[in-house]
Amino acid sequence: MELFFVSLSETNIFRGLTAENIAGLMDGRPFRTREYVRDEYVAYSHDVCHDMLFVVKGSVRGEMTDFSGKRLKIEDIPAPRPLAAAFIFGKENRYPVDIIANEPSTILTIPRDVLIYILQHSQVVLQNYLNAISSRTQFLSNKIRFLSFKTIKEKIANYILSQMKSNQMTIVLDQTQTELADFFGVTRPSLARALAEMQEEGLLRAERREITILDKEKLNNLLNK
Amino acid sequence: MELFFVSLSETNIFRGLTAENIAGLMDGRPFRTREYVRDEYVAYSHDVCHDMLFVVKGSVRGEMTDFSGKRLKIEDIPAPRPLAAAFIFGKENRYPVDIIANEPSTILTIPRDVLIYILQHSQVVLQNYLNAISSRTQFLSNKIRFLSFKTIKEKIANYILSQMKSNQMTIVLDQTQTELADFFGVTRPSLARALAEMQEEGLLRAERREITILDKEKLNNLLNK
DNA sequence: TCGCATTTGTAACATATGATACAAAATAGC
DNA sequence: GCTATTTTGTATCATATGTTACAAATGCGA
Repeated sequence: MELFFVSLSETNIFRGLTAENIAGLMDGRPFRTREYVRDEYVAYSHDVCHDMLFVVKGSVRGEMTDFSGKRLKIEDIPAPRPLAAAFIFGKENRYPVDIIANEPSTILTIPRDVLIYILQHSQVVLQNYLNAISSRTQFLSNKIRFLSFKTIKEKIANYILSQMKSNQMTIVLDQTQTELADFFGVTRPSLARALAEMQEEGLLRAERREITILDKEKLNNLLNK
Repeated sequence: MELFFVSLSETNIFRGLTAENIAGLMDGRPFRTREYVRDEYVAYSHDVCHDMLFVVKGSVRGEMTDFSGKRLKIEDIPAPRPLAAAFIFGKENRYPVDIIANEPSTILTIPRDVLIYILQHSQVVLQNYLNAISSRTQFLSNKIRFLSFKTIKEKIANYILSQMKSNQMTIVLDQTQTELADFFGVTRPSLARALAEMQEEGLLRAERREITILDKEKLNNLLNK
């Protein structure tokens, strides 16, 4: 059995299939593997994305050129992982970044037609694929919802109200204030100050990791502008 | 031909198929339609989403209950449109909002299994479906990228650098400062002040709708922290 | 062309947050 | 139980942005 089928079977897209299953599915369909040397370009930003790519050996990175020509690394992608799940369909099916090999690496390329064939002939792969992009959508939606709270007090109100279990008025943080501040994307003293002010205003009582909700109504009003 | 197949053929998911095609695809598969009266609940927030829903007649709204019990309308969804494309797969396959009929409406419900069957037997629907969720992912990614610029100057730098056509150093805004400020989510005087300061710093020249880039390098540095 | 409405520039002040610093309190390791 | 480290509370100052107000510049319709 080719080693890259084993590698594929370890990706989230082909999970649940054996290397033999995958070989059977792809049998007679066009796909190719290619070795890249260190720093070789696998794909170029803005190119139309016709194929699904898998890193089956080595690792690659996403890199972009900013407006002034400077290079910025975006992400490292080690084998075994799919590369273009989100770019191959949709209105703007172009690579958003350059893809460059970090080390000698093997990329397996599956044309879009073949991917569609596979999705139509393996329920497991279809479900995996749909789950992968749907999870990503849900992740991004949550992130945007979270980013929509502008002030630290709004973030705090949203956080403690969503942590609250069944009208239990006291919650205990499972992370330090430093970690929470980091999660909120604010500085630690600013978080502590916001908590102190909210206590001053009678919304809650905060002592170290224990927060008691005193005025749920007012807390909530912070969230609806 | 049932009217709801005609309605389905007008949705982005079934676009490209005729009502007859769709009827053929669904023939013998379980699905159901149901009428809802005004203000009747179609689905409840947090319920697990097992089915794909289509509004084939009337209109529904997404509504959520905030932490204090207040009701908030999120979105109106008129026929003909799919409802749950993004919630039916993925880790958290639950409705994020309540779905409530605005008026007497008809909802067509396709169980997930049947949806998968359809995706595997119609290449058109599969591609439509993948395009729909991929476009949404791309849209959300762009939105997050935009939100990641924190200061007004960063937003301005990003905006004018991306508007710049082929090293043309002058760009002319196609909207008023008020509209641009609104697009950035900031106030108009703050935008004007930021522009004035950037001019002071020698980055650009701004007079009314005409902006001339004077120091592309420094503008760009604003974007890479 | 005149007069009014819109757009733009700018100023003064208020607020939210970041940066930095330091001490008190809690915790962990020995 | 003692000490060193981490965590928390707080203060001061700087900066970015919002809020409000008003005047100058522009554009538009009669």
